Amino acid sequence: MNLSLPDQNMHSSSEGCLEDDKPDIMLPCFRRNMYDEPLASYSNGSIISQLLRKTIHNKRALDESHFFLPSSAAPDSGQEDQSSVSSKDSTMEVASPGAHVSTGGSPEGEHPISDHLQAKRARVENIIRVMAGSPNSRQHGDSERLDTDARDTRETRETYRENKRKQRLPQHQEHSIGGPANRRPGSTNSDNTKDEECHKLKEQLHSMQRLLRQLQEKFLQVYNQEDPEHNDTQEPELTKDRMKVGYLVHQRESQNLQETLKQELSQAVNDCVDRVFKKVSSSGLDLSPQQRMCSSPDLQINMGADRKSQQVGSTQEQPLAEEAAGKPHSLEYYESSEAQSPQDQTEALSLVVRKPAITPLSSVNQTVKRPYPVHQTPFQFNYPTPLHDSQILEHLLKYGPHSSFGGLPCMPPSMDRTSPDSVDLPWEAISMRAKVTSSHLGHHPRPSALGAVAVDNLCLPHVKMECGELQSMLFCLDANLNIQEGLTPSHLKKAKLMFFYTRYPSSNVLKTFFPDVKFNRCITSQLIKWFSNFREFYYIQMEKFARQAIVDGISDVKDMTVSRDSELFRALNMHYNKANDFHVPDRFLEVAEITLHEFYNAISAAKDSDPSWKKAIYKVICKLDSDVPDEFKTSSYL
DNA sequence: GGCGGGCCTG
DNA sequence: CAGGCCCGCC
Repeated sequence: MNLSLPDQNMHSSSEGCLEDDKPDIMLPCFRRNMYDEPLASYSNGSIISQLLRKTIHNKRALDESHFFLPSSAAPDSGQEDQSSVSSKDSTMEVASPGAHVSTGGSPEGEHPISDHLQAKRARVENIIRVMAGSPNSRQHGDSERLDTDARDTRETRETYRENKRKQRLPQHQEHSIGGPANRRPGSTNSDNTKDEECHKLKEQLHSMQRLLRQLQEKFLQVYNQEDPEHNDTQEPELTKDRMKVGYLVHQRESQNLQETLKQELSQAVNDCVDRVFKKVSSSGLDLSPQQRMCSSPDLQINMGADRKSQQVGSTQEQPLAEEAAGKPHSLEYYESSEAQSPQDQTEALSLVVRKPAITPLSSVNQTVKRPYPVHQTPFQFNYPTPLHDSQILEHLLKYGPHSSFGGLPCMPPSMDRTSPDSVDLPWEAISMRAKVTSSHLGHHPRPSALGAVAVDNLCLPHVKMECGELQSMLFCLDANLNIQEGLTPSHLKKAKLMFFYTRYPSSNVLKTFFPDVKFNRCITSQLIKWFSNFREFYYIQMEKFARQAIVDGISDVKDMTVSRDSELFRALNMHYNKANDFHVPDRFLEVAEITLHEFYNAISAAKDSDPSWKKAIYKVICKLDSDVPDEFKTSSYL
């Protein structure tokens, strides 16, 4: 099965060679201007809600640009600020600093700020941003291009994703609910009463609630541990940034922040669960036959599942599962409300997974994307009866949200993705193992399904949506908790796949697309070295095949093409995509062909007598880099 | 001098 | 793929 990323009709972004043309591509957590909010704004506000609001309703940043610190007008941030004005699409990260509605805090920019707290906040920002999967968090900051080119590719991409989604569906269903047989109407749930359903739901939601609390504690624990790192000098990039702003540690404010965060998180979770209960109660679990069909007595919290036939191209009109969910207004409320008031913040969690339907692109991407690809389905609660809290908690805290529940006895053996090596490992150690395991299982990137919540094929969409929110929170916590110290085989695989898009990634691109990597000089060098090696192999192949073509008497470059059947492509694919589980973008074939032609022409012209004859070719090829799909930004793509 | 890229080698 | 080396650039 060839699951594929969208064949972007890439722009010639010329990364690497023309890095100077691009603004800094920093994750929000590295962005200075993301920190430029005084803690005061949190003191009596809803932090998470504000963060979410910032992310989701960034558009409104226009009205609150005064929140930016004047001193934060670094070249890049300045540009972004402007882009937030000029491009309604490119505001996801741009507008964050000022997009929240202060709930009584004084205007920003006037007070000294505790930078370490800002950094913390920035991490949260980052989480939110990753979750939001901003389609416009492009590295280029070229609002014009974002408004034109990117938009031009939207339809293609969306259509593509839709197509791919359809292709994947059967397989997905297999994964998520154990095969088509289980979805026969009435095959499993015909005997269940509403009460039972409701009871199970409640049990599981309570489990989720408890789980969230645990994660929250975990999160805050890690959060607290971050402080010492602020003086860490082994992270040049970060340290430099931190030093730039100066680290004035205000313990008291830190405590306040933590408490507020904690409170906020609890409240958000509670609200979320409450809403679910409310909906469950109000709906009476009156399932339609169709719903029953896809329903099993268990609560399928298949959070990473594909969204089935959600009008991908028009999600702004039909935000996510709203219809199916029978949600009166909440989604729409968050997605379209331009005049949302601060009081709405208790519902902020919803915003994480459903972003505003400002434009078709943002709408689509925002609603579809999640930090983790579906094939990871960190939560595959697919069990005949509700798991006990202890089971859920144990599993999640043990293996992390990346793992499925395949290791549980109630899961079919075929679903078991984590065993047999799912031995006792600390939380922090799990994600890496899980990722490695995942990557070795031949799972594919599924960009269009990035953590998207299954809708149509789920019996209780509204419930699932809520669970999706919870899962999103877990993802986001997980992303924060699983910063890698080093690079893993999974990262290598991801890098290779990225090579299909970019041959010359800048260090900023690398940082952007390896958000779970704790970057330092060594890591950066290693990543760069990887791509250097990739290029080396790539060019060697090109030269080899070009020379072979000449030997074979090919007289016209036009006679040399690179298709998926080409021997050259197979060689490359074998190298970068050994498992062949990634659909190589067409653009890569084009670039390969161009490269081959370049070599052919150069050799034909006897330019290879010049020791540096390849440099001219490199110069051409480096301009053919594409944007790496945002899906690669997830911390655990593979 | 630091850094990134390329080349060569194992 | 990593390490060592060289080179050019800032």
